[in-house]
Amino acid sequence: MELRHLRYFVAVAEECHFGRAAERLHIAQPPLSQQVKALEADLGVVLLTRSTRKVELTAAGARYLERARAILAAVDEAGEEAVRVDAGEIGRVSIGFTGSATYELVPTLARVLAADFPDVELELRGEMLTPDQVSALVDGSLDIGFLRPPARHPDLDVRLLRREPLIAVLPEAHPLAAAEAVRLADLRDEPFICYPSHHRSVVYEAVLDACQRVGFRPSEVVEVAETSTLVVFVAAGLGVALVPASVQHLKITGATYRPLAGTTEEVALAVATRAGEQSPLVARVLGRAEGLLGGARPVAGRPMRRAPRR
Amino acid sequence: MELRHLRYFVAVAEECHFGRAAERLHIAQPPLSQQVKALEADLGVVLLTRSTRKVELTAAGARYLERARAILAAVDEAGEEAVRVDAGEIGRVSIGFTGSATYELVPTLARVLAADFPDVELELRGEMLTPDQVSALVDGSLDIGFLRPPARHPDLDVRLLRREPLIAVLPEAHPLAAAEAVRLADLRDEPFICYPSHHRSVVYEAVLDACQRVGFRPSEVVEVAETSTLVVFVAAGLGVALVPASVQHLKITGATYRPLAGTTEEVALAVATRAGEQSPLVARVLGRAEGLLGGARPVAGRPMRRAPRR
DNA sequence: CTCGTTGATACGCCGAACATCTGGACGCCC
DNA sequence: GGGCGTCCAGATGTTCGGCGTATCAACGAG
Repeated sequence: MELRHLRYFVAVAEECHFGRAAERLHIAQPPLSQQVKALEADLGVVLLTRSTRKVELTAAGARYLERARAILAAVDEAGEEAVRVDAGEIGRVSIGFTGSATYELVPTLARVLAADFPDVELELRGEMLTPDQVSALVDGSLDIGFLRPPARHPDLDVRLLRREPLIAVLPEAHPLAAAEAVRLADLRDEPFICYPSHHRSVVYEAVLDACQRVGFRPSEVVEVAETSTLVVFVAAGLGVALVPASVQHLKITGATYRPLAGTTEEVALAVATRAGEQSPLVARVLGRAEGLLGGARPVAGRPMRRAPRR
Repeated sequence: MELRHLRYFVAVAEECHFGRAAERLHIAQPPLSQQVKALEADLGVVLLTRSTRKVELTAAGARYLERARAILAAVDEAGEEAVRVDAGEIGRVSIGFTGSATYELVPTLARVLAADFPDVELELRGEMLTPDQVSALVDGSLDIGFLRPPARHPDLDVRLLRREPLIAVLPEAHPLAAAEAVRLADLRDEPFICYPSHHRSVVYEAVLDACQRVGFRPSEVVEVAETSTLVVFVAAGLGVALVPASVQHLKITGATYRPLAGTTEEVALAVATRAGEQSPLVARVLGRAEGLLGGARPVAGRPMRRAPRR
């Protein structure tokens, strides 16, 4: 059974005439008769009643005609679809976001990408820590990851997007919230809300480094998994926190953001893809995303921060 | 593009290995490589990334794989379906009923056929006069017709199912309804409810014949198109009527049925199909229907009743 | 560095699909 | 009613392409 049999049968069924059908197919009439007969023999069903004067479909032939048409159309469609997938016009892209960038990037990217690539299915996964994104990228469940470097893995390409300073999140009622900026050392005795330490959060490490640099280590520490939860905890007066500056796009009543005076601690935001990623769809989405955030540049051989401890 | 290409591609995609796929397809490896390559060339899309160590699908290939699987499954299904249609297991049968048999036959047949042929779609059309059924049978919009003979047409097979006497329909309050049976002559001066004369109703002709045989012609005649309307009109006291005996299965409050004393006027019920009907589905449905109604016998060359007058 | 594995290429062969020719059946027209 | 045209099916020769065998090139493993 080959598509040729279906094409020939459809032509005969539509013309109800072997001669005209053969002409339409640009073949002679005898082979057409042969192939249709072969099709019937293969199916074990008579599809056409032939007489020298007229050709007409049997009930089974009529049903088979509809199916055959659908199959031939499906073959064409499948080919065209493959071309479109290859051109990056349709498909599916899975994008992960680090927690502290979730609330700034996701809404913006979702809106822009949905507008630019209406036939591309987007899977946006927020609140993913760097190690989770790395393994998801490697195993293919993620195509693009916006993460906090370092993320050095032989199978990944990582490109730096920007650096941003750490800022303080304070309850609005907190005395230090009255000032324009706060000095980190003044937070020495405050309880801290942090990202979970055991998941290798890069921001968690950066916060500890910053504190250590001004000579203290946060005493009471509450760990929360999500950025929104962290800010809500601060708003509830449970403590203070240090977060990347872009988190201030997340406005929660009762919490306020203040720059850190005299502290230069920064965290980076990078975008990672599989090395040798050839998908034109990923390339297009990536190009659009980087356009939004300012040009990205490849991460140099030297890591920007030392690898996480533990 | 042939199904072979799809089959080969699916095998390679599932095995991710040209050698094993070739083995599964019972061909050698080189032609498999050739055909897959030809498929890609035809589509203009690379479906597989090959290296000497591993074969994997591109994004376009993954999508095409799904489509190809669906197409191959559809080809098989279409073949199986054609066999089932040919065997009469699935399909569609259109059955017409003469008005006076509608209310007895339709419920019974619908129940029995639906139970015996669950995958056969039934179109049951009641209240069809003989000429309508004949033309519908000839033009193919009807497959089986339960009609009142005569229905002589070169393209039709007509088989007699049974004969039934005419009986009277009277308003319950009518004086003659008190008797066990009525004499037709006693209805001489009653208004008659009849089937429409201008549509060549066989029952209409039989009623007029019966009246004429006892020496009168109904004076006031109301014509109605449907049997149920006819009985309702009688129940409403608008007149009396003669109908085939099987109509008494239609019970309407206010109307009562009485046999005709001393009158032997009968009408026949026959089943008609296209001559040379080869559909096994029609044959099966017909066999089941005739089994219900007692064996049918072919109508003899001589018509059972003379052709209807104009 | 060598060997084994794997996909791609080269080439000859056989089969299948196709074209030409022919036959037989059915309508149509004169 | 007989001749003629139309149309599908069968027979035969030819050509094209898919397949198998042999071989090569690339990459990994030991």
